[in-house]
Amino acid sequence: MSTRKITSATASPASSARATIADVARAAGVSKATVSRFLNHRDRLLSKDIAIRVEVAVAALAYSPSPMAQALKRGRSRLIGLVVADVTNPYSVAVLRGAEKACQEAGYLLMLFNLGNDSQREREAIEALTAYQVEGFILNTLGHDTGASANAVRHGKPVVLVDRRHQDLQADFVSLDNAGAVRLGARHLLDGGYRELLFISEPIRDVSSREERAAAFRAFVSEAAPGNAGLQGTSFESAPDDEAGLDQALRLLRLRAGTGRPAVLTSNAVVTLRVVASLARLGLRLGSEVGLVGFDDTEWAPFVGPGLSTIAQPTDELGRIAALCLIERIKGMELPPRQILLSGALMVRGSSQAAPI
Amino acid sequence: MSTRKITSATASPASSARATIADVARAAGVSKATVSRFLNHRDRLLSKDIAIRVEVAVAALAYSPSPMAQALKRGRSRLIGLVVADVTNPYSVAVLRGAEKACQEAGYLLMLFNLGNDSQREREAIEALTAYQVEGFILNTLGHDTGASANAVRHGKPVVLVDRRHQDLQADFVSLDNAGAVRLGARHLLDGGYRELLFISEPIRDVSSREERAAAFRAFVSEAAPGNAGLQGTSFESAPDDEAGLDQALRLLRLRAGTGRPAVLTSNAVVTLRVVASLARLGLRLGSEVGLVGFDDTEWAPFVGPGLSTIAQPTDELGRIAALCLIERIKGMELPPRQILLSGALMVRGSSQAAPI
DNA sequence: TTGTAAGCGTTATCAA
DNA sequence: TTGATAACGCTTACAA
Repeated sequence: MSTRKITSATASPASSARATIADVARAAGVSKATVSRFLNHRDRLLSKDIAIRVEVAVAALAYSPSPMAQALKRGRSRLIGLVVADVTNPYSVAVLRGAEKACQEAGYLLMLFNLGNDSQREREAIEALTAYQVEGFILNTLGHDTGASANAVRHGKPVVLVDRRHQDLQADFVSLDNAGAVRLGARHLLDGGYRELLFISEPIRDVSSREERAAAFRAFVSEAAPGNAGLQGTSFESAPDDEAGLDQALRLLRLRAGTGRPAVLTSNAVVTLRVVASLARLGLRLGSEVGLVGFDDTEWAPFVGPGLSTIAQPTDELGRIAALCLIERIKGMELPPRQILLSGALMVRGSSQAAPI
Repeated sequence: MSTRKITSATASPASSARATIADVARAAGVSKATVSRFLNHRDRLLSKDIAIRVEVAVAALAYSPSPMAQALKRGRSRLIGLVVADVTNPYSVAVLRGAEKACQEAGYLLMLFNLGNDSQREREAIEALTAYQVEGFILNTLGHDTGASANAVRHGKPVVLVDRRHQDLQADFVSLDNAGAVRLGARHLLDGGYRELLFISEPIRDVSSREERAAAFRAFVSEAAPGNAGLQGTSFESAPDDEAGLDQALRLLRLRAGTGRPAVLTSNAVVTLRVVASLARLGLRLGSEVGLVGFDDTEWAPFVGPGLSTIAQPTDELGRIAALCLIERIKGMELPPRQILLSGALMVRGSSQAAPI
């Protein structure tokens, strides 16, 4: 182990290029074809002694085949393309993490393309990635750029959608069971004595997960209303920087509740944080005065205010399953598109504990 | 625009393979070489009319060259390898985001490899990535796997280190100015009247950024002590799950402070959160009873307790610069290894406001 | 200015 | 069982 520092800036003088299959063939005194056979069919087709000669040559030269060349020849690259609407989103990262792990374990590498919330670039992303011969896509995007993902499919590449469906594209879909999760949260608030419920999400537009959550909330309220006197439910879409509007919505909520208890159900961590801030501005205390349950169980949830009650998504598992689904498709499995919905888990903390009346 | 749903599961019947350079050549009635010249030297070497013929053929077939084939031939892949110790770490993700953007703008794609905090796999990561002919590396890793990155360098691939230096490897290094940042935070606490200071970090081992922060803290205290009566500074390394130890350290801090004011400087967001939890357990109030300034300005910092004072890192810029540095090296720039240190910014919030004495 | 042909590192087809 | 040889899609001498 040398103690001298190795310098990255100084280009090393062409020391060691990677060994190629030709080098191995030469070293073993066989043809390239034989080496290739050894690598791909191991012992199947080779005589014992030749196999051994190749084996030692491979070891001696620390040879490993070039995936690039393999990709060129076979058309398969062991690459998977992951397109994310926004890497800043903790949800996306959590999923990414699970997916990346599963891919690695299956011998695939991930090529990452972040849209930076610019949905126009989806097509660009998919094209760049197909150019690199990725064998399939994991998409956590809007699908706004109509036909971008459809193109991938047309190229014959399998696609798995995560969290967000694309219109006009039926592909495998992996996501939280949004309806169930909403019921979980809303039911919990109801049981806690909160009667005036407000669902707050970012602008729904065509984001399928937001649509589903909003719809599930409406459904829950209309189903539960008959048996629960005074139960009221409202929805509010809050634009990312419209804090005034948010304040106003919460103020109205407090008013409507009268002597009853108001509570908020937020559709993701970003909104949750904004609601917390707004309540602070309005001087409304979490839990005792206004209940709160939010989607996404972040590492900071326990420490905000009296602790934030949340609906935890199994993000790691979502990513893992998305990757596994995709790899199955890549391996040729033919089945109608699947929907895999995982359940959320309710994490109860102070923000949904009303003071006893 | 068809309204029929496109199905991913059903393999499309070999509709359209990507056009190759041969297709274009045939369509334009020229040789492959001519097409290649058109693409790489545009008009330089081509007669007007042939150039046009090629141009329309390229457009008609929507041809774009295969990066894989180019990589094989040229040895350059337009790929950059990004190895991260832990994608779960918000800091890493923030940097990743900046880097990815810069790479995309420069026409590079990112191949991601996450170590999942298993530093043994660094070699594996670098080898997998070199196999794909990545042109260089951005490393946010421990460098524990001695020689893994050195190998990359030996392969002649440029390397940029982010946040963490590797021993025995002198490469471009992009990071926060840790010393300056620590001074910023500690000075702020001092000015706020806090006298008994405790620096808390995760186990330092060989993580260079942690070492630097701890050293800077010690230096600050010994420099400032003479002019500031009663100033005391201590350091504590807290193992990730040793909450009892952390509680004890904070209890002692409170004791040592006596009638004076104790404060904590935490070395990253994870520790910050654990300290917040511990203080809550001990019934010590943030700001008024115990001051707190933490590294990393997260989106939740304003909403924990009275608001958390933090030292914000310019993560986006760090990632961007790392990528740009690397790309310069890839393009052949020869210079001794550079260090680029960016300044942190202090975000003052409630956790560092003592009640007036 | 253009075309021919070799080669990048593989795998697959054919003979031997 | 093994070895030539021709692809895969591209670039680049070298010829013309």
